[in-house]
Amino acid sequence: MLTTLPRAMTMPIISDMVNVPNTVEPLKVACASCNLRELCLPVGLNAGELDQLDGLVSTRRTVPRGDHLFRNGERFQALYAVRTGFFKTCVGSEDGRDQVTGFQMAGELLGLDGISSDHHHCDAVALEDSSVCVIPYSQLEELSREFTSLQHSFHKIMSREIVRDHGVMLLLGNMRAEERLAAFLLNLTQRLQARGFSPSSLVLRMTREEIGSYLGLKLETVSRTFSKFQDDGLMEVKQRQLRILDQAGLQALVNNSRC
Amino acid sequence: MLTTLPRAMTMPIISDMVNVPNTVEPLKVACASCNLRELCLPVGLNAGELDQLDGLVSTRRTVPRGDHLFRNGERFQALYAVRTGFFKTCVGSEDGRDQVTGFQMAGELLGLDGISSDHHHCDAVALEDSSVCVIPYSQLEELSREFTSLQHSFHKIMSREIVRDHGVMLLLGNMRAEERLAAFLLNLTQRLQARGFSPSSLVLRMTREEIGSYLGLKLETVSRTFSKFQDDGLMEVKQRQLRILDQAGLQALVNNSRC
DNA sequence: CGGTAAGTTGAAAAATCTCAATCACGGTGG
DNA sequence: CCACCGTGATTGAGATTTTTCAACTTACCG
Repeated sequence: MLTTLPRAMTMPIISDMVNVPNTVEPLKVACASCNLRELCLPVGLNAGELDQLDGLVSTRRTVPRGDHLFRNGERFQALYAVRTGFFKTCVGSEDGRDQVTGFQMAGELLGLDGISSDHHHCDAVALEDSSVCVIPYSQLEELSREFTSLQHSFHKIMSREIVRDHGVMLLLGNMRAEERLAAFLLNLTQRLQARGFSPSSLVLRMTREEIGSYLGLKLETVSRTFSKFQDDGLMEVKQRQLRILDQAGLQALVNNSRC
Repeated sequence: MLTTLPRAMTMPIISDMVNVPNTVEPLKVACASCNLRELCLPVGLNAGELDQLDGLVSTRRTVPRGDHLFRNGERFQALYAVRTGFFKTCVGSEDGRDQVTGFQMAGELLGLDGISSDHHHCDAVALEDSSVCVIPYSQLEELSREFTSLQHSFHKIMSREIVRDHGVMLLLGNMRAEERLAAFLLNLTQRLQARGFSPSSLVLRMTREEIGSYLGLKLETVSRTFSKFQDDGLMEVKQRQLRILDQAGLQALVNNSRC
């Protein structure tokens, strides 16, 4: 599995490091030496198995900002592991409704919905210039019949997506605007932190409208809630630049149902 | 895979047949002759493979109404295929929020969320006296390494759950109360119809509160919306007994975003 | 029967959306 | 190099939807 190393991931974690666009030269590496390997598919594989997986994942693809990685209705042939960059996935209904179902960053898998019917059920759009590892699905199935650990980690990844989706349902079904946004921000910073970025300072890759679509809110509500969080001293927002000032305060918002 | 044949499923489809509780004697049959086999795990398996699967799924379990099939936090060891009856699954957050994430009927699989961490991430509760086939997960993994078709149909089922969840997100994020309830009813009747029940007449197995939890609405809103649908001539409701009078009208509600 | 859980309905409150005006910023072309 | 343009973001005010609280009815179960 080829990948680049975002500069930040080769550096020690420093407190105010920000997820600025990656400017280093892309550097090809195999799954075995990929810095994302603890986040991506090959969790728990031994050296020999990793080698085999490398053979499988031999192509990569770059996706410029704004381009589709795949579209709803297209034939499903491969999964994609994000190497660098940032994606959104969204489903639409016949009548033009549109719902962002997730945001994916380095090490996360795209395309699992396509397995169900050999066709993709959502659009995947790059929110910044991105690159992905292409994982041909039929070969992945084949290989996962040989290696128990690969089979197991693939199943876990699918199951984890289901668990994640249930969490989003809880958010959409039970939480009010402030709680949704707080939960969203905490989730985002946690995932960035797991990738070596600052837990407090980040650049949003998506618009207010996309955040709103994900959270079931209108963009104005998202904007207003950001402003309120700022007034309350929970964070600083300036356009897409964001700094968390009181993580515990956000967490408290999420936890306290309605008291 | 042992199963019973609900009386309704052995009868021709008649227009006003209702999903009344099953009162026939349970009758043990194997996956190979299970009436649910087109809905359940063994889709696309040949005779020999079905025999093997039968060996794997040798135990069943009955779950009285109100009892848990499994609980959030319990160790995950098996998947469950609903043979007869009706379940809900729900996730809860630390602070006592509760969200129904799905309703499962005959032929549908429960427990996929448990694979991610070897522990269940939701509660599964029987909404009527039910019975399930127990599918030990480790044995399923083993067998699906041997049979491509089993592996494939298992992956499809997981993927289908992801697609379903994304549909619920669309519903929760984009639709208003009437649209949500209409979409819910159409989904329910469609699934019942696929099982040989009437598409127009049904008995709700869940309370207004459970419907509301699933749809992100309060029980009063569900009740009011039912009443409105009745006033509009779309359906007749009397407690849990429900008759669809204008399926196209419900469909139109779902389709017309906001015009 | 009687008690309890579930369901219905009304009226007021709250949250969110809609519409509209304005502001900020990045990129482009004169 | 700077003015201009367009997209995205902010903010306000009023409209709408949904929730909340409360009273009351109905059905079910022992």
